[in-house]
Amino acid sequence: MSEEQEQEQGPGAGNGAAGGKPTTRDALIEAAFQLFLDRGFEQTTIDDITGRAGVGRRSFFRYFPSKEDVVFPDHEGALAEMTAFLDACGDGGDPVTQVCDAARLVLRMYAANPTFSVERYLLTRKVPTLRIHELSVVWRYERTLAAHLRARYSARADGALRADVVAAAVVAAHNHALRTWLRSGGAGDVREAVDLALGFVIDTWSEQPRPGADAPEPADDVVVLVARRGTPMWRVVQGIESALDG
Amino acid sequence: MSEEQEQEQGPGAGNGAAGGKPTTRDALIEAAFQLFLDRGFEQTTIDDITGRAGVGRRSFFRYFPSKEDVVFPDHEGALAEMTAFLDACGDGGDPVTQVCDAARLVLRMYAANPTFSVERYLLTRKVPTLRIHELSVVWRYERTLAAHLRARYSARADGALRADVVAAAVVAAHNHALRTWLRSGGAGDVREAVDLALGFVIDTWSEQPRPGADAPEPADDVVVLVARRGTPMWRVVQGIESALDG
DNA sequence: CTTAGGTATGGCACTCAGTACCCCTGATTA
DNA sequence: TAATCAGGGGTACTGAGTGCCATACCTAAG
Repeated sequence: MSEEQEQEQGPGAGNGAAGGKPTTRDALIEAAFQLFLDRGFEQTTIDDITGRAGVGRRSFFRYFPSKEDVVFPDHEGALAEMTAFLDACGDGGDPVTQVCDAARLVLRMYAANPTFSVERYLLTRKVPTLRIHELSVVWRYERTLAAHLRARYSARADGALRADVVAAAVVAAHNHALRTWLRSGGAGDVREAVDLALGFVIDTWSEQPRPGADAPEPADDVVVLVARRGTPMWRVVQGIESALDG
Repeated sequence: MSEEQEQEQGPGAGNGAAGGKPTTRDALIEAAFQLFLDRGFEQTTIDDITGRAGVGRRSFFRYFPSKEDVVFPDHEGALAEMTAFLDACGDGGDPVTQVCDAARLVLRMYAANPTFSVERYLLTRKVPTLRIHELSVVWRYERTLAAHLRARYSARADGALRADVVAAAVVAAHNHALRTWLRSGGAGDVREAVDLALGFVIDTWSEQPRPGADAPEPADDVVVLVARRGTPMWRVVQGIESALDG
C-alpha cells in the first residue's frame, strides 16, 4: 500500500473487558452505541458520549480520530491481521484462494459478535456519514488484497489489472454474503454463505479450481472432449471411451 | 437504488460557461480549484472561496452540500446520465456489455476535460477527505450498475451475487485504466485503455463473448463435445462427425 | 524518601464546516 | 401598483476536531 494511515489506537491498547474494569476505550464504545441506537447518530454529541462514559471530552479524540470511528473499533485490528496473514503466505499456493482466506478473517470478526454486527449494520444503513466511513474501511481491505495479488501477478502482462479486478470481486462477494446475513438479523451460518460466494469468485479466477466445483469442471455424469478439427475419429472414440467407462 | 440523495444542484442549473457571464456555480468551482491547488484543500476555508468568487458565504452551500462536493461538480450529472442509459437499455442485449458501456459514459466525462481531471486526481491523491468522498461517488455508480444487473439476472439463482461481483469488477477495471491514465498526466488514449480493461471483464463474465476474444471459446480448429455418461457411442460419433466436417 | 520522567487524562480556547432564520433586490405578473 | 417568487446576502448558532497546558498517577532512579 502507498500511504500508511497510522490510525490512533489510543494510550491503553484496550483489553476488551478481559480483566475487571473496562478500559476508557471500551467505555466510550459502549456509551456511544447506547446513545446512537437510542437517539440516533447525529442527535448524539461527543459531550453526550463522554458524559455517559464518565470521561473528559478530550479523551474521546485520544482514542478515536473522529466520531465515526467509534462505530468501527475493531477494523484497525482486522486490517493488521489481514496484512500479517498475507505477508505470511509467501509465494506459494493459489493467490486467489489466499485473498479469499484473508477476507474470511474479516468475516470472523463480524461473526464473533453477531448482535454487535447487526446493530452496527442497522446504524450504517440509516446514517449516510457512517455509510461513507464504512466505504473507506472496505476500501483499505480491498487495496490490501490488491497489493498482494499485484505482487503475485507481477509476471503477467495484465497483472495489475487482474489484481484490481479480482480484489474487487472478492470484496464484493464477501460483502454480498455478509450483508445478506446482517439483513437477516444474524440468522444462520455466515461462514457457509461466504464460502459459497467466495467459491463463485474462485471458480472464475483461480488457476487451480476447487475439487468440488461444478462450473469449470463439468458435472460428474458429463464428459467433455476437446479435439482439433481433422483429428482422426478413432482417436476421438478412444478418448471418449476411456472417459465414459470411468 | 434504495435511497435517492437529491443532491442540491443549486438555483441556476449552471450553463457551464456556454454563454457570456459565468454562473455563480462556475465561479465557485473555478475559485475553489485555484485555491485548492495553490494552498491546499484544508488550508482553504469556505470564506476564502466565496471571497475569491465574489459571492456570499451562504451561497456556497446553496450550490454544494459540502466543501468536498465542489471538487466533483459533474458527477451528479454523469450519474443521472448513466441511470437514463441503463433504463433505456431495456431487456435485450448482453447485460455485461451494457454496464460496460454505462461505465464508458463516466469515462467520457473524464476525457472531456483532461487537465481538469488530472488536477482533480492529484488533489484526491493527497487529501484523505477527498479520497473518501470520491469513494462514495464511485460507490453510487457501482450500486447503479449492480441494480441494473440484478434486474437482468433475476432469473438466475445466484443473480444477486453475480450482479454485485460483476458490477464491482466493471468499476475496478474502469478505474484501473482511468487511474493509470490520470497518473500519466493524461497522455495517450484513455478510451483504448479502458476498452482493453473492460474487455477483460467482458471475456470472463459475458455470456456472448466478443468476436475477437481468445479466452472463453476455444480456437477455431477445435470442437468441444459434452455428453452424459452412458450416452451411446453412436450418438457421440454422430455428434462429433457433424461438427468435425464443418 | 525524594525526584525525574513518562503516561493517561481533564480543561479550556480556538477554528471552521454546516445550518436556521431573516432580509434584500429585482423581475415578472395580476 | 401590489403581489409573488427566486437568487443571493448577512448573522448567529451548534458541534466536530485541534492545540496547548495543567494535573494525577505510576515507576525508576537518586
